[in-house]
Amino acid sequence: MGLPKLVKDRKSPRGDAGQRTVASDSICFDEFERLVGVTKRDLYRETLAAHRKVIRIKGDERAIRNLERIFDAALRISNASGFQAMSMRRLSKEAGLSMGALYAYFSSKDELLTMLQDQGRGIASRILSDRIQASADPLSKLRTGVRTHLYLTESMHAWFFFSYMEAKNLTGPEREKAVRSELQTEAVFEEILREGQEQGIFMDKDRRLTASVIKALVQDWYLKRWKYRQRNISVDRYADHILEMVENFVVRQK
Amino acid sequence: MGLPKLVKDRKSPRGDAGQRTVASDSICFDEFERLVGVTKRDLYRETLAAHRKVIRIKGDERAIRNLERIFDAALRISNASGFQAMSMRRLSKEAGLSMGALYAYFSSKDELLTMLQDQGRGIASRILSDRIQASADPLSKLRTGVRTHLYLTESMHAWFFFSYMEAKNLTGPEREKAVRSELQTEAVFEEILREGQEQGIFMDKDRRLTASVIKALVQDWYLKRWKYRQRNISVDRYADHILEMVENFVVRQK
DNA sequence: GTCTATATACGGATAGAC
DNA sequence: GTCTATCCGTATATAGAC
Repeated sequence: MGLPKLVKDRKSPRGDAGQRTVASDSICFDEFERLVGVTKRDLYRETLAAHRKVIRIKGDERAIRNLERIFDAALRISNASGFQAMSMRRLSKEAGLSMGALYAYFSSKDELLTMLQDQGRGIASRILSDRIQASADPLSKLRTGVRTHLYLTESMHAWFFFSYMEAKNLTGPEREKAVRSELQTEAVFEEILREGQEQGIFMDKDRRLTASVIKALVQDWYLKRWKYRQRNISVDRYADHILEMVENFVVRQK
Repeated sequence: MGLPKLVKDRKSPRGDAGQRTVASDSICFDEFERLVGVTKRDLYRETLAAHRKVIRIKGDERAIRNLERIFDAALRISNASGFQAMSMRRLSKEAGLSMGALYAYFSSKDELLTMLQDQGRGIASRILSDRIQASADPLSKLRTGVRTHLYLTESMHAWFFFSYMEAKNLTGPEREKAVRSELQTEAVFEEILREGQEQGIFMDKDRRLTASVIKALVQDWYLKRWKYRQRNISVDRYADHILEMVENFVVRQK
């Protein structure tokens, strides 16, 4: 779609940052950010493109700037006290636009919810798939998959948190999209495990259940971010820890 | 506290139910339910006792019966679409009481939230601690801890789900209580790991991080219950799977 | 104790001036 | 394009009958 290529270059030589014990074939978060660069502007540009017809603003620049204000404020308020509890008055205040101006960017609070939900999905799953496919063997796919997912949630934390917490309040097609997205990410890990088992590199554990568990571990990172931050656990440290655990469990020992 | 002793008897001989690979020293869910029997009535009786002064109902029996209706309906509606989105009108309808009658059991919607939040905490942490302390060595404490937590979330699923999802919308002392409770459960697992390391049974992994990860795995069971149910994964199967993974990671091999 | 009816406020959304 | 002022529905909470 009309998005600048986000995954610019797929390999970096990397001299390891130090105490890493596992998965030394993978990049660390700093490199990820430099390389992939999921910028807000890219996100908002894509959102604008997707909803061009309902947004009654002519110039792209102004539209993107205001979308950024609106969405940032909406995610901030919602993540602190729930989307339902967020009043449009407060949103208008914190976004720095009047009520009337707000409604030039969506036609109802419900549509705003849809826009927020849709926002990150495409970009996140695209980056994940791209980076996994760029890896050669199942083990490095596993490592890249876990790390990339963690790094994505770090770059787009507010969106992932919102997306998770508000999912259960969705109805109809929006709910289905959310469920499908959840299952699809899981399927990505399941497929990696299948490949590994086929090649005899991984042990014959229940693939689907193992994939669910991997997803749970990855999700905990953004669900309990306050806790990990308080304890000064970096995303790389967390990645190392859960990868060690997962590899212990699935990789066949020589 | 004024609650009938819930953990009646700590041991059952048990002849294993079959394909269990790990943790065969622990009871299964059916036995747990029979043994521990966290009944709704116990829960509501305790809630009533804790809020006796604000509840303007004389007889205990009637009060408990109505509390049960109210709370069941409140959890059902909230877990489907959020506490904030639940109107008192709808609650009154689904609980089978009029608006006026509802307000005899609490003085505001906010107080209802507090009551719901408080409800399960005491009972859950008490059962968890009791059963862990009844185990002898660190390994069986670990197994019992994980299983008991999973079984508790199975018996009181609606409450655990509600408690998790609405926690972020709390403010002031209620929020603090929720955070403390989360950290306290984690500390229980951390302590088990410490004991195990001290005795040389467990490996020297980061205890706190490992405890966090164990908690994440346990929580996923009730957060994604729809998914596991759809796939016919029983709580015992899930318990076996994550215990195998955790033990692989922490138990020192002979 | 429980009901129906209602007071009062706040929510989302829009009209019309600039 | 953005603002202010306002419409109107629905929310919480309570008063008063039975």
